[in-house]
Amino acid sequence: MENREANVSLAVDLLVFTIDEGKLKLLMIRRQYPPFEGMRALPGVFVHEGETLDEAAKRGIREETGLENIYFEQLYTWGAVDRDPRRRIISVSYMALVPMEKIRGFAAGERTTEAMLEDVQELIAAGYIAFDHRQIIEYARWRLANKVEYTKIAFHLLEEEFTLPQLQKVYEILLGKTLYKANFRKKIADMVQETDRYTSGDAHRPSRYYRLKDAAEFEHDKFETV
Amino acid sequence: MENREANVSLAVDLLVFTIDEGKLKLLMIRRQYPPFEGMRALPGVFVHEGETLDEAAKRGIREETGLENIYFEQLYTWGAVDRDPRRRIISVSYMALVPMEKIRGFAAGERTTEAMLEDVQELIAAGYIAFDHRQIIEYARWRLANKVEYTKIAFHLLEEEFTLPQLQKVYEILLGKTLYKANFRKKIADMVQETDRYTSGDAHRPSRYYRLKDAAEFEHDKFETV
DNA sequence: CAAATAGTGTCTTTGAGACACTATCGT
DNA sequence: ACGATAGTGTCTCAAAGACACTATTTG
Repeated sequence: MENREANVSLAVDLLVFTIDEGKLKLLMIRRQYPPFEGMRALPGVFVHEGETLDEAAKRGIREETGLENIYFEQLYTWGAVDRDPRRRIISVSYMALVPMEKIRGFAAGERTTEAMLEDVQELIAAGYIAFDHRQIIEYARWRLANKVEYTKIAFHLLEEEFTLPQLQKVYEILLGKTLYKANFRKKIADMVQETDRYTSGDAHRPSRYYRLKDAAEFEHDKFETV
Repeated sequence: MENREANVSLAVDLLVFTIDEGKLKLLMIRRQYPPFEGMRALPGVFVHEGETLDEAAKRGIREETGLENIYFEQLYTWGAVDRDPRRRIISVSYMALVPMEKIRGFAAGERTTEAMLEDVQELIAAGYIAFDHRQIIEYARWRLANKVEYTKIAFHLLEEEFTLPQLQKVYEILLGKTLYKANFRKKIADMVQETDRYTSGDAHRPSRYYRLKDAAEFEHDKFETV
């Protein structure tokens, strides 16, 4: 441990979560060049001059998905000395949640370097993930499961209007267990507000659409949760 | 927002909490030079070459208090562009908790640049605190109150053996409200293990000493709490 | 009317909260 | 015996959990 101030580069790594095909998925890229060429990695950007960390995260999300105004929060900062074999890079990780409907259309196009949605369970079980990204993913996954229980974070994975069965499914996926319908509804009853719209066309009873009650306090989750 | 990678310095800021005189206190220094000369600030150190963030935090705590092996965890990373008027400094904040008994003896001595314990309530109410440190303190204070409810973090503010009235006092200070004795004991019953030692010398019934049950899982709080 | 999913009522169990009581020290 | 703090028993009420039931659509 030399007595010199470290010379570091500063990046943000992005964990863009969504729910697709009944599974929790994460936006990943495939690396085109060494190190870790060909392996999957989290998308990320370097922090620019005159740009805050939050701004860098926002820009990164826009560059990878084309999306603006989606929910994100800072997660943790990773500073192992050799986490990048080239030079010292400090990574501030950000977690973003977005409903799948919004993400459709990002597909291949644009500038995204082969961005793709990957099953989080598979990613965590998998071997080769670039850098320390697998550990970051594990941490984010754990934190997400945790926050579901005492915040309204799950709602960010749904569109503005949603049915209670949809909402329950999101909770079940994040928590990794099935829930009793009646009990679940009692628990979230005072977070939601019913609309007068219903699903239609399915061969069974229609489901009422709800929306999050007071979306105001919701928007800014600074100090909201942990 | 220019399109150049930011040139940043990397520091860790330390929030060393303890309980003294029935109040939650924070270790602060008084700045000797501009900017913010004469104002109170959080102690902090620059991250050295070859040193991880956790290592830098540990070193900073040792330099400021002479203490080793105390509990600490990363809190949040602050990256406003002009948070330091001199140049761009990214601050990774760390929160440490230490029982007052251990901190006695740090006093004036050593290298600490006039370190002192300040009432957290007063700090938050006060005006002039250097940099964005007041915001950092507020955040840490909020997070601490939060974590008390669903983790065993409060125990780090006590020595290994403690009485239940002492423990209750810690909870009350962190939560900012009084608790019912009987209910409190029921709640923490399965976290503690009784010893056969008692307080003595006081003009009232002695109080039994307890210790935290399975201190093993406790030591490493990575992934413990959000 | 059958299959399928949406939605409700209610019993049981658990834990939080409030309060009253007993216990043991020093003086 | 008294003042002071430690420690326990128990009632009430609210929430979590489990389960059974009713409701409404399409084909």
